[in-house]
Amino acid sequence: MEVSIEQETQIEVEQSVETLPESNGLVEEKVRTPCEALPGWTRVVVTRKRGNSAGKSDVYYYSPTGKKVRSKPDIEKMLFQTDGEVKDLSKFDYRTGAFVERTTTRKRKNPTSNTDAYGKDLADFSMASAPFRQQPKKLFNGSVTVVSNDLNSSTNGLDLTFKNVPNRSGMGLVSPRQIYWERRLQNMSGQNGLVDFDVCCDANGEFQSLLHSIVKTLQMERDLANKKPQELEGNHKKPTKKPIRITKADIRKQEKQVIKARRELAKAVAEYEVLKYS
Amino acid sequence: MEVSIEQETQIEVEQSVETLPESNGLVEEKVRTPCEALPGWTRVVVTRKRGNSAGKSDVYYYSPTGKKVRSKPDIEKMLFQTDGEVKDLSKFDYRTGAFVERTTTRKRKNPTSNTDAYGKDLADFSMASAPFRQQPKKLFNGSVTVVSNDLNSSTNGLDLTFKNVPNRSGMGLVSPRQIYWERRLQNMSGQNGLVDFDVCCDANGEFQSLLHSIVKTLQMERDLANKKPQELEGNHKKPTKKPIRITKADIRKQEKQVIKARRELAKAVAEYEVLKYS
DNA sequence: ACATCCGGTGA
DNA sequence: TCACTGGATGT
Repeated sequence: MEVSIEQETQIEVEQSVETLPESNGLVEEKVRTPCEALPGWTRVVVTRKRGNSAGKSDVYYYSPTGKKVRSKPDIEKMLFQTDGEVKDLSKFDYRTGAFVERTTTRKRKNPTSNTDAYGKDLADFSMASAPFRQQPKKLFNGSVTVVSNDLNSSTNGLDLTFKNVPNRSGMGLVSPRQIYWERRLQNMSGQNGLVDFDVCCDANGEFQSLLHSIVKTLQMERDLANKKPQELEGNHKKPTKKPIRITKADIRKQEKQVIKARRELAKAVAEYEVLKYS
Repeated sequence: MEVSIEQETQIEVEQSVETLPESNGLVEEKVRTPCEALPGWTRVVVTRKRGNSAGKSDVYYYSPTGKKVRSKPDIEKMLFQTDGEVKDLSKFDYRTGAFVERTTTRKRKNPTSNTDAYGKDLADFSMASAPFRQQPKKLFNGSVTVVSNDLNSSTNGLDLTFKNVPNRSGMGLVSPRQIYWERRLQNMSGQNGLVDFDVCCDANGEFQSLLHSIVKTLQMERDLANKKPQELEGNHKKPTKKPIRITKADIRKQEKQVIKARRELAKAVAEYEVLKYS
């Protein structure tokens, strides 16, 4: 097989391909054979021809990069190490293709003014209030039905068209992307966003509280479930989980807090009114 | 660079190297670049051209064997795994170049005098009463309470304890498997239905029940939704699910609230502006 | 909000 | 099969 390679970016496997000495009777040997068990690796068997150990055979391996290896420990090193360091992909940055610098995760000295308080909230996963994040489709497989007599109203499903978003190459092209908030904010009405719960405060306060509790609980449990075992440090046995108990008292307590908050808000608004006309 | 290769065993990396169109400004992309950090690996950056995510860029890697890889976890797998098994060179026979056979720990036909009863226990994972093997999270996230006095009713087909599981060489060995349910079921009446709801009995019983029912149901539905089709053996169609019904009226109600809220916000903002400059 | 990962899809 | 995108999920 004759192959010409023009790419400089070609990894240099060929450099280590030895041109074999003329064949002897044992042509079978000395041939690089792919090693089934180690994808990318090849191996060659060589028989010693002279000396005390004549007749004995040695096996050499060639790594995917073409490096010759003479022993199992060497293979091991090649497999698990890069530059003497044991391979630890946790420090490998996929996007840049390099291992991360020794970023001494230094904390900022001034954890002061957060101009990005909003982003920070997001970083907190904003799980506080009802299901904000869009739910996975699967959850709604055929289980959401919109009962409608009004056949005129068009948008039953998600309107995924449109969007003028400048792309990353800086060109002001029309290129929609995965945009969550934009979508949320553009059509708040009658669509996904509102399929959630109506967290308004009215006479049904109690029921609302209940709903919210449920939602919250499910969210938390889901997150827990997604955590891997190792991450659940110290909990080798499952923590005892009791069924949720919410007493009337609890609810009342919550309500009181809400009421209080409302009152304060009202006060603030009132003061604002005063200010406005003064 | 021109190189001739004579070995057939040469791995074909070159075949997948694309010849590039003449360079534009963005030569960086679509070029297979050797990844410094991972000897033998190359990487390429591709920018999405259409769709919602246009402008976003993806990075793909190519393993030393030329296999395309799309994520860090994938790289990890390639680096450390062979055939789904984590690489364990202790079982790699250097001379033959293969992994040692799966020494089929076949049981003696006459499990008579057990000098190794202890070992057998271990093989059965008999951690007797002690903390069971960690349970799959999702199933037990919630509170599962069994309400039953009937210990007689037999295990309903879920006894997986000893199964004829053919191993890879095709021989049907009897090997202990999943002793989980057995254990569960021994202490249960085995009714699936009982894995359901925990009916709390107290003054608030009704309320508790309601609450818990809702939560549990939601959990189950969620879990069901997460299962892949194949896992739903026998249940090719999902169990009857009552669709959530949302009427136009509901939507309109929601809309009104949003609109109202928006109007008020706009008003407030406007007034604020005025105030600010007055 | 944005990064990452991986399933789905169509050629 | 494979390039490419959608969109679920992590952070």
